[in-house]
Amino acid sequence: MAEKVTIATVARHARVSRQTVSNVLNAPHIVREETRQRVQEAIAALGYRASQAARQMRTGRSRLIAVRIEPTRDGINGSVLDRFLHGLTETAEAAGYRTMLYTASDTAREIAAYDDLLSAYDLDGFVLTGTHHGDPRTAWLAERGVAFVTFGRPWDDPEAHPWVDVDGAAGTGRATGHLLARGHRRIGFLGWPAGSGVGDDRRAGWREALRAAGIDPTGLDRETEDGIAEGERSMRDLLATDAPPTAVVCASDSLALGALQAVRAADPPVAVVGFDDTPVAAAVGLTSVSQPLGDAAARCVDLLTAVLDGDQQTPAPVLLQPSLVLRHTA
Amino acid sequence: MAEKVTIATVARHARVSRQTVSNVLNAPHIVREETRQRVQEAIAALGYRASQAARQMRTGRSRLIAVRIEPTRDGINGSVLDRFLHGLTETAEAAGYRTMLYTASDTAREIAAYDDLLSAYDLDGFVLTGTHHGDPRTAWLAERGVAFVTFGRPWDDPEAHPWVDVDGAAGTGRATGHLLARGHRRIGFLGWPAGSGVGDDRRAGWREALRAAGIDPTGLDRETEDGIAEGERSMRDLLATDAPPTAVVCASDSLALGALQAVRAADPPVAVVGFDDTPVAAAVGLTSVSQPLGDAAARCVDLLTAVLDGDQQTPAPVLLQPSLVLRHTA
DNA sequence: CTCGCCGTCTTGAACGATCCAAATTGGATA
DNA sequence: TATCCAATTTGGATCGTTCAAGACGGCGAG
Repeated sequence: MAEKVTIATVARHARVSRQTVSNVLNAPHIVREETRQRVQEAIAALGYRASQAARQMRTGRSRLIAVRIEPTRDGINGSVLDRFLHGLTETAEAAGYRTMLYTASDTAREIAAYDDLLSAYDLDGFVLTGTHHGDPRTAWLAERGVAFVTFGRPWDDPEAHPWVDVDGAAGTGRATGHLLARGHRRIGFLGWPAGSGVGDDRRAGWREALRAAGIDPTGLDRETEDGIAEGERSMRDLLATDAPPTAVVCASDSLALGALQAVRAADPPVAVVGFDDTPVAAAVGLTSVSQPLGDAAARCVDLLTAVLDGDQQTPAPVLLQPSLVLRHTA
Repeated sequence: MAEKVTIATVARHARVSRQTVSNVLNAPHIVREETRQRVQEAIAALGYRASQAARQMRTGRSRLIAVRIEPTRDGINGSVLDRFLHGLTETAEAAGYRTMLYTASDTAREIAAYDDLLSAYDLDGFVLTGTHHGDPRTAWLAERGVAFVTFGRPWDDPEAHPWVDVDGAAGTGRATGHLLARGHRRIGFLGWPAGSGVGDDRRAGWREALRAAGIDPTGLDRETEDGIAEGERSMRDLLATDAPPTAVVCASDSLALGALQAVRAADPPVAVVGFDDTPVAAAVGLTSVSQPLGDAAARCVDLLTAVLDGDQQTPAPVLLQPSLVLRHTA
């Protein structure tokens, strides 16, 4: 077992003081080039690595960011978080930060988790996913001056804090545009009940695209909770109207999957487009709107590190564009 | 902004020494009940939380465990890791540990990551997933006396280190048994090329179940890489033989999905069973072998904390039983 | 020539917890 | 009352790093 190598070991080996070694690591420009090299060689030779615990105790910073891992609800959207997490971890590592996970079954517990993580582990920042109207979490964090970024817009005040989001309206708009280009006129929409920022945004994209094409969207959409069974039911409902749609855009792949069940035997076939490009969509050949999750995660880290590494003003938010992945359902 | 509350603040408030506060937290039995309560009240009143950094510096332990987050390969198996991670984080929190993520694109980099995590963050332990024959990672960790558990058996020496696994052979055996009970006799198997512990295990379960029923499995299985297209190809190959199977068990949901494509129009229908019970399986109604991932994660944490909290001898490995989730493909 | 300044490097103290050895307490015993 | 022992409690040292302040030599300006 090798002896533990500390900054003092390196200092002795390079015949300088502890502080000089510290400076080489944290403020290289104030050290003479020759000395710097000597110290660097000693570091490499001894395989020295700064103890985060000691550094953290002195500076109060941990180089740790936290992100919540949610229980996968219906399972289909699980892989979204998965890809996001991977991107986040990878980009954070490149920026010298590590990623810590936590769970929380409701908002109150989540805030308690913040408190614990901050006071026990001195976390530097948080990445929140899935914000909603009047989210108490962002208020709590902002009040205490904790650095954080949300993946998802603050639906109340776009200037409230740094955020990264994917332009859902553009996504459904693009999907609708694609269907229009294929000659569809009566294009339906299956979405969630009004009130969720994300859901309203996606619905708006579809509505505006239809309006722009001179089509009245009235009566062509349905509101329902997320889920395959719910999607199927709403789609049947839509098909039973006087002027049933010949194509439908959905707010999620779950709904789209349900819609697919409902139109299975339809002739001529009804086109279906989902949202999120989950593995399920890929497996069943469902055309879907794909979010650039890797990019989104990377931008989250960028914003967070910008705040942490001293930028005073909150960095500009980032709105990414989704793309339409064409498969054989539309 | 509230003042930082340290162990000294609590000590002053409860009119005891710092060490007594420390004892209340770490060795309550040596403190008089009355004193203990007074200190506990002070802790609660002040909202004190021990600084992990300071504790870690003194004790060398961080109460942190690390797990690798993999890039989701074909996407379908992504959610497996997802559910596992959630269970891991939740159980670890209950045991007073936090979970840290890291990425690594190959084994050499992964070992470099261990080195970094250990020397910079003083990680207490690792959870490895997906072990294979002659895995250099376990050797590296064992050599340095680092605590770790694998989710997946050590295929070379079952006593090498603590592990948790799901009995894949029992899973495919159960699936085969179910098909036999439904009257199928020629039951095929789609699996991966020989050499992977997991794959060989799953194939063996099917083979033994057939043998036990007095059926010769020869010629009824195929070896292929994982993937939907690969599954479809292998299934067509199997159907083109003199005595095509009337049912097939697959080593993964990806292969099963491919098989489903291949037998779509078959009459009488060919039964298909997948493995892993992924969201895709649920979505398309594929009968599949389900792994108790939450349990597995919890047991991983149990074993790891047992090692960390002083148990000298390596705790007994855990082999969990999968279950068959019946849907309409079998 | 002296002063002050700059660039470079060094020394002592501090972060907040635990370990260790020593001191105090209270009660039982001589 | 003095003594001893066990149960509690205490104070100082320590982990490895960075901060703050100071030391040193050389150089240009006054």
